[in-house]
Amino acid sequence: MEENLMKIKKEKTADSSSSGDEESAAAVLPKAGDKRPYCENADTKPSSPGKKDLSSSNKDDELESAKSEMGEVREENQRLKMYLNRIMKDYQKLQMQFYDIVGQDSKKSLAPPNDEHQQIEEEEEKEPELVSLTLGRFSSDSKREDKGKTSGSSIHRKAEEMRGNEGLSLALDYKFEASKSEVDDEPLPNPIPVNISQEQKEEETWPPRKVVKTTKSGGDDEVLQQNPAKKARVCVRTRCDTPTMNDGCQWRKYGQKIAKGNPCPRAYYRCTVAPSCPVRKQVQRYAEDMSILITTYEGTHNHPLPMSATAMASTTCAAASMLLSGSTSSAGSYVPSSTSSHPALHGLNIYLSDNSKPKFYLPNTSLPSASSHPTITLDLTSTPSSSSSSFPFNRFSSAYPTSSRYNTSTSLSFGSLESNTVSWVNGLFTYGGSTQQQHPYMKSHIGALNINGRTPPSTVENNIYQSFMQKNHPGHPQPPLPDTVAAATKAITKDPNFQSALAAALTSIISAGNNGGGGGGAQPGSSLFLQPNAFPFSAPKSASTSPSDTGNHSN
DNA sequence: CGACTTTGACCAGCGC
DNA sequence: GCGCTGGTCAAAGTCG
Repeated sequence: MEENLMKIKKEKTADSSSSGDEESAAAVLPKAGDKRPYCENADTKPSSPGKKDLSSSNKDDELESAKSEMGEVREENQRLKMYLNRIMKDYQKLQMQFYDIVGQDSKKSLAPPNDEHQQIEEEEEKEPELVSLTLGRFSSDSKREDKGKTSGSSIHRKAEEMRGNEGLSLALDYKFEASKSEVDDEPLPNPIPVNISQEQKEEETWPPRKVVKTTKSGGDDEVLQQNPAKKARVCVRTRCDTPTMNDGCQWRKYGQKIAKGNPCPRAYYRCTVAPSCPVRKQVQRYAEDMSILITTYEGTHNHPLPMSATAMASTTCAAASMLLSGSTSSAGSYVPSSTSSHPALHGLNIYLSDNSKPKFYLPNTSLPSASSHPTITLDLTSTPSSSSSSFPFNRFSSAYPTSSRYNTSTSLSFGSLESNTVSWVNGLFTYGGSTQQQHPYMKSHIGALNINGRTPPSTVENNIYQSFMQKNHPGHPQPPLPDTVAAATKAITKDPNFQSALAAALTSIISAGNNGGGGGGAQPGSSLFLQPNAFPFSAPKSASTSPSDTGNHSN
């Protein structure tokens, strides 16, 4: 009896494991902007085999033409080099200006919310331009800069170069008019390279860097089906006093373990809304700060969800989609998910490629092994120094597993959560007291965001950029103006524009990804407001509560 | 009695 | 191959 069961088990696992690798051999897309073929042509042109009867004059002509061609190419290379240098200088300048502006805004950020909203709206009117919401990592390989020499006249081209070559970028590029062609569109680049070093992520204990393939029901996961071996995970870190945060879904605990390096047990839950739902979640306290609850979601709901659960489901699914849309891209290419994987995104582009070599990894002190799952982390915890921030998101990071033990991660930082009420409105966090009236600004803008794939103006870009700077340069020998950065963080995290942008992105993704019955419930092009308590982190429902903190299950 | 939690056992992946 | 570790299973216990 038991042997039979074991046989069945093994067959199941064999099936699930064998069904996944077919997608991995995707066609390699041509790299955009790769200029080397041009040179190669010039190099290979002189060789014309099998033409011995050519007259010497013909040969000379050929030689001359080849030489002239090479000369042209050299000149072109020189021009491009100069151009690249100029762009870099401009970029530096803009960066400095950005710091200045953000520093000023941080002073204004002490103003009451109403003024803030007004201010934001004014800014939006002033800057009806494209916004890039970029979450990504890129190769810092300097060779790429040479490779990135194109005749383009904008930083964006460079960004595309970087995306196309080897970086992992997770970008939500906003275009004011999403009707432009997807190839020649010019989402403002800002593909800030993200190289998170160990010391930058000192608080990262979750997600585990080594997570073996878990679910045997991976075939149910429609969204993630493309690459079951790399099931994306969404890690949510919150300050929560309760054993588990209430995400509106119904969970059943099926296991608990003591993970290495963390005295707090890790609890395993699976969704019980539908019997076949593949969604799992893991809940664990952060070892160094027990008030921080780390919840990791895996999989996509294959059933309708209660309204209160759609928020988190949308978030996780969207984040997973973002990761996986990139993960399914082949090496050396990038997939603009907005057009390929998530048509509903329109102007929102998600770039993801995992073909880069790992440039950094999660310094997971308590979980030393490498994760086999791409992971996005939503850090909703607060840092005491930024307590004045009124925006709940503190960090949004993605950790992407690579072939080695190194992980890559990018992050967006959001503000403080603490004891404030946080709600999730159609993939949109609201924050503060009663959320029904919390962010009229956001409410009035979400619809447009969802419909058009629009995000508010360039503050989004600034936000991302800021968080990148925050994340990527703490260990830098010369951190970019720490005070300014801190002030900028405050200012940026107060900006609901970013919420809206992120919400729009996630909502759009989930709308596209969940059309086949996902957990989102968000409709493309429509604005759906959830109940204000859709995302309370403080009061878990009965089904999802578990005294996981006191558990002692171990092996 | 059904749903859920607890918990020891088991399995698979990975590093050495 | 072995040990470690994360993840899952499933029987037993608990609760409403």
